[in-house]
Amino acid sequence: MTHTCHPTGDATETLRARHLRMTRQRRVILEELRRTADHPSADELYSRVRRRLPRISLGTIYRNLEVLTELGEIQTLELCCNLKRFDGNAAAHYHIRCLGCGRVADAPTSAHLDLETCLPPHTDFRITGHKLEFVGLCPACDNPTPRP
Amino acid sequence: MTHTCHPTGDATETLRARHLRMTRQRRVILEELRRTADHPSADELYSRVRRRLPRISLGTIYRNLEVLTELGEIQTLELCCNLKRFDGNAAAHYHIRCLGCGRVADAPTSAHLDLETCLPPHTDFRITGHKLEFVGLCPACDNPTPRP
DNA sequence: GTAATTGCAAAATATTTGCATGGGC
DNA sequence: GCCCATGCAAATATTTTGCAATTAC
Repeated sequence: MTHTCHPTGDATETLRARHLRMTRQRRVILEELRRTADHPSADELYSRVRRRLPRISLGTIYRNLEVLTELGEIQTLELCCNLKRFDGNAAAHYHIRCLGCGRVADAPTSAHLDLETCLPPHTDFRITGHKLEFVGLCPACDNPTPRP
Repeated sequence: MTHTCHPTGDATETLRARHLRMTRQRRVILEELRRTADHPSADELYSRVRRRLPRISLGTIYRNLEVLTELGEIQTLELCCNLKRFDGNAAAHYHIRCLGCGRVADAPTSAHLDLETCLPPHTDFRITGHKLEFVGLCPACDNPTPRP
């Protein structure tokens, strides 16, 4: 799965349709998120955005991440522990988390499986989807360089 | 998958092997967690345990949930949002979360699939496992009773 | 001009930790 | 008696929110 970097202009249209506005803050947040594939937390993104907009507040980061997720421009990863992470690529794909350093990377499969059908669980819920995250070790944590 | 309610005596042996002790607080926490299948949060469990041990502190709840998870007596569910939930059944099985009310239920499958093999993702990580959670609607949220 | 958005600060939520005291073995 | 565990309170971490000022359209 290629990480298609949508220009933020696409988002402008989506926003306009909902009577929302493309502010400078919103544009920079989206640009910084789409520039990287490392799934930053809100605080990490805040640091990066602040290099370009030093007066931006963390509240603005959170508010925009929520709006952009609702609009389907980005996705919010909640499969983890206490810290949400964000992905500038809103297309469905899986992720893998390193047990050593906590890093999150894309782990796309050839197909997004219909697990709720092919792995029918025993439940009285009506199943509408699933969340899947792989766990493992990233190359650096798997082969640590010995300290001299 | 039947929720086998291990007596807490089993845990006592596990604790002893690590030079840890079966305190009254630890026993009640474990009993309350194994008595239910509703995967309470730390705070919900705190409420229940407090009925029997009114002077217990929330810190004790958290410390014991961590110890019991490390010992493999319970499991901590972190696939969700901001709130960890705990399961008195430490055996591998999947869960389902209701999109309406947030309730978490067991959703065991006939087999715990080897997803990391049968759904090989494109990644340079060494995959060791996966976390899978189903999402859907519980019977109550799927067929809401209309208000009079 | 109007309404969405921001910055700031305070609040809310969830969890962890320091430390003197208590209790299991 | 030793040392693990607890209660209490304060600290930490993450996210949300109220509100007056600002800005996109």
